[in-house]
Amino acid sequence: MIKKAKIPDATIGRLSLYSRYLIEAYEKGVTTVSSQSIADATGVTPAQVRKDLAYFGEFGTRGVGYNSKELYMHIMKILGLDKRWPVAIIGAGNLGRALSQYKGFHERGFDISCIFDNDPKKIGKKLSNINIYHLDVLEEKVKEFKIELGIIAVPAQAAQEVADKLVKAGIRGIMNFAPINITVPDNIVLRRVDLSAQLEYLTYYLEEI
Amino acid sequence: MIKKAKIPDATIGRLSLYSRYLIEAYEKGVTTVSSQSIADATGVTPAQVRKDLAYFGEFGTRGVGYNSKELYMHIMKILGLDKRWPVAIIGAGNLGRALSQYKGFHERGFDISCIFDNDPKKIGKKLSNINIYHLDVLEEKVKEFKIELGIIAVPAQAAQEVADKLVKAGIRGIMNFAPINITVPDNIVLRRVDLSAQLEYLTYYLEEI
DNA sequence: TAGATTGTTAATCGATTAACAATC
DNA sequence: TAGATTGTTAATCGATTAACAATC
Repeated sequence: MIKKAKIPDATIGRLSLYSRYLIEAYEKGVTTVSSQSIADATGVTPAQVRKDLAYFGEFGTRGVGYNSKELYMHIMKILGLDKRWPVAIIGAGNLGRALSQYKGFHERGFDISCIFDNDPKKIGKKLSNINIYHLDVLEEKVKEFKIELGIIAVPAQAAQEVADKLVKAGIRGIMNFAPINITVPDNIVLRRVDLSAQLEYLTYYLEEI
Repeated sequence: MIKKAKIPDATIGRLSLYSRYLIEAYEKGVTTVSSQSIADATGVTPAQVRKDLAYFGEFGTRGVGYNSKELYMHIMKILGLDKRWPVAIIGAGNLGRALSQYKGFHERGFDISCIFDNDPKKIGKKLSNINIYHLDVLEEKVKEFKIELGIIAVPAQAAQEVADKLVKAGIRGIMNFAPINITVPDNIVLRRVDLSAQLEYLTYYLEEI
């Protein structure tokens, strides 16, 4: 996987969190925020906030704080969210359909351009204006819609094959929801999201209390 | 949040991963596995595998390896997955509906017992045999179904209120899909899953390459 | 026994936090 | 100026990895 040097993975996740607080603060009319207020809102330490930001530049004014709108814009730029991203979802099952309609993606700059499946019954149908295509036309549609991101929402046994096809079609980033480890070339960015594993953190901590 | 001493959070996530490989290996007839083979299958180092397991006991035989079935059972016990867990989903929107039908939960021991919403149009309906109830009867149903886990799939602005209700109803663990930090008492286990943030890791790494 | 692999210790690496000079 | 808050360094903390004795 491609990695920018020395910046902890967790920092990226926190930047995302900070940005959500910042836009909320700005919309409420709060123009200046401090590392302390960001920390309070997001559940981290003020030192952590300043350290996270320091990886990318100097965005504040000593003695004053940060301009909420400006810092928001800086973070969005850092996260690559200063543009919109067309996204393909592979798998028109329950999960794929839900993700295609999840508003949270759209709000942050992601547009689900199309959904792919290999079930003839589903091909040609639409999900809230998003077309479902056969996997055979993946490469063609990826080019047509300039898609760089793919979401794998197929069963585990099909995930690696789908990943290979995404890579072949020219996709650069993959979010994998299938409960299996897939492998991709070094120049492809991969992220696995295991919904059940998230619940398993809860059950782990709930046992033996 | 409740934490067992000294065990890294990441270890729990990896145990979940190991267990998936182990059951697959067992079902293929592979009775003995090594830390090396587990590592290869899950993308970690063999030392990491052994260290993760060592937090909980001695499960292998020196010179031989681990019995796949036995180690699987041990890990499932550690994760609290040696029993089934009734789960409530709050929010019958796109995400809530998809999660309620997501097979990955059922496979790992989670049963979605009921869905809650406050939209009168949705109350009384069913989603693949799961009833949708009004939030007003949350406490009653939590007791009836012995529910200990709740999944919040409502918009951000409603999330804290829903969390408070879940706690009041006696729920012990919460998975929050709303893009906001909610607060809960110390004895409640909370996990936030931000789907958009996962995509934002991809866009971060894809920028500036 | 020789070869293999675990369980564990010590070394290394990396992330977080505390502290404070810089400066508004 | 006095008070506040950043940006950054050094100290601390915690997780991962390497190495190896134990032992099958």
